[in-house]
Amino acid sequence: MTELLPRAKAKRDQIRKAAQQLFLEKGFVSSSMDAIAAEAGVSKQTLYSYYSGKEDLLIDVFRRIIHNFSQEFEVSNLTPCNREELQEALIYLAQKIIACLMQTEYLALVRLIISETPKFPQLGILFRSTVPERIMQHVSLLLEQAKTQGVVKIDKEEAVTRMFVGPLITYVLLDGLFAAESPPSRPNPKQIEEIVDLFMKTVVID
Amino acid sequence: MTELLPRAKAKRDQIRKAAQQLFLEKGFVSSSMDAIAAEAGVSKQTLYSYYSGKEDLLIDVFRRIIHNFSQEFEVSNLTPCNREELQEALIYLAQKIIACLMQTEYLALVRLIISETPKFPQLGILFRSTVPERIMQHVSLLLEQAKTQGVVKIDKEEAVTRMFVGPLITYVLLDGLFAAESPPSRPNPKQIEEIVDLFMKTVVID
DNA sequence: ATAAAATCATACTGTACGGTCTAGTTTGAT
DNA sequence: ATCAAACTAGACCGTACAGTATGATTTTAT
Repeated sequence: MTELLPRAKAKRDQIRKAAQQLFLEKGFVSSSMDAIAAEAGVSKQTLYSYYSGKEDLLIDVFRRIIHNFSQEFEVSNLTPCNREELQEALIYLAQKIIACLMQTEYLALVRLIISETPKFPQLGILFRSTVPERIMQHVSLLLEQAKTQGVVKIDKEEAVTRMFVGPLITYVLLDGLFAAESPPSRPNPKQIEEIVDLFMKTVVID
Repeated sequence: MTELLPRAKAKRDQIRKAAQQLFLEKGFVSSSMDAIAAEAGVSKQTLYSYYSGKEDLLIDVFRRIIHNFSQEFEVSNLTPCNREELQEALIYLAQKIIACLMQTEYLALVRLIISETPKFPQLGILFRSTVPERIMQHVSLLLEQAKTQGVVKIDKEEAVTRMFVGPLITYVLLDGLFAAESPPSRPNPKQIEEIVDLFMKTVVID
């Protein structure tokens, strides 16, 4: 039994991995338990010995993805001391956000959440409290640092954050979620820089 | 046969209406043709005499909704002559966008599109080319008018439009699509004004 | 009135799925 | 070697669904 847990965990991983692939590729409803078991190279019986049912599997797949994302998007703590440094940091951050959110896999995840949230509200809640929250924190932190350095002046913290993230999200929504191309067409660096340039005007002391 | 077409059209409407309600309420996959027929108060046979199948029905439902939206969101052609008038117009427009996009019915539609676009790309294409396009046009037009009046200065038309729409979209995404509450929590007027205030900075000649 | 078209109610077919069950096989600790 | 736990393959059950078929009933045009 000492060897049991690790092995069991490996099988569980194997199953979750297969489920994740199918869920993201074909959606929740259109992924059958048979297909998941086959993809995992595991019998259906085993599948059901690790998971009580399809929803259970969905939640677990989900938690893991979120968890991975959180690690991937770790907080970088830099303090811009002037206008140029802030702009540079913002461009970097904007590119990182786009690069992350415009991944095919990530878009599939968002599709899954949006379509299943009415049925499983916990999905949306869990997601919101991690990914967008984390991104917002990033932006807020950076701006906070700039503020204490006297680089910018900020009244309405929340609105300002939305002014930064929002325009970027338009790309995710229009080119990522409302289009079927895979990979999606991504904004080029110039477009991102334009957004940042405009954003700077909302925030910089003149 | 002179009477036939109108009556037929009425039945078709009746069916489409029922399908629309169910699709938006329960999603495409989870709405059965039996349920649609029942909801329409029509036999299944009749349903299939008007529509060749479920997908056909989806496309038609969809076209109609888009069409209605286009009419609902007709273009208003006003020309702001100074800063205050522009701000006022922008606030009005922002509120209109939020009020429209945050309708429960509209959110359900967007959910449907996002989840079915990988399977039916035409949905996303049709939607993109109407609703977001229309909204963008609205914004662009208003800014264009302000520009010719010398109220604002605009270099990067597209980016500026995204700066206006993007922040508003964050509410739609976070509170509308990632949450299950119905109706969704909507931004209050003050929040919208803050966005517009910030936006004005990106665009106004100082 | 009557015939043709439209509609209805309902049964049916074939398929797919979630989940359970059975029976045989492998694995690993002792 | 042995025994229990873990696993496999696949049959099986009940349900649900898209779509078809049938035969009776209503509507409409003439």
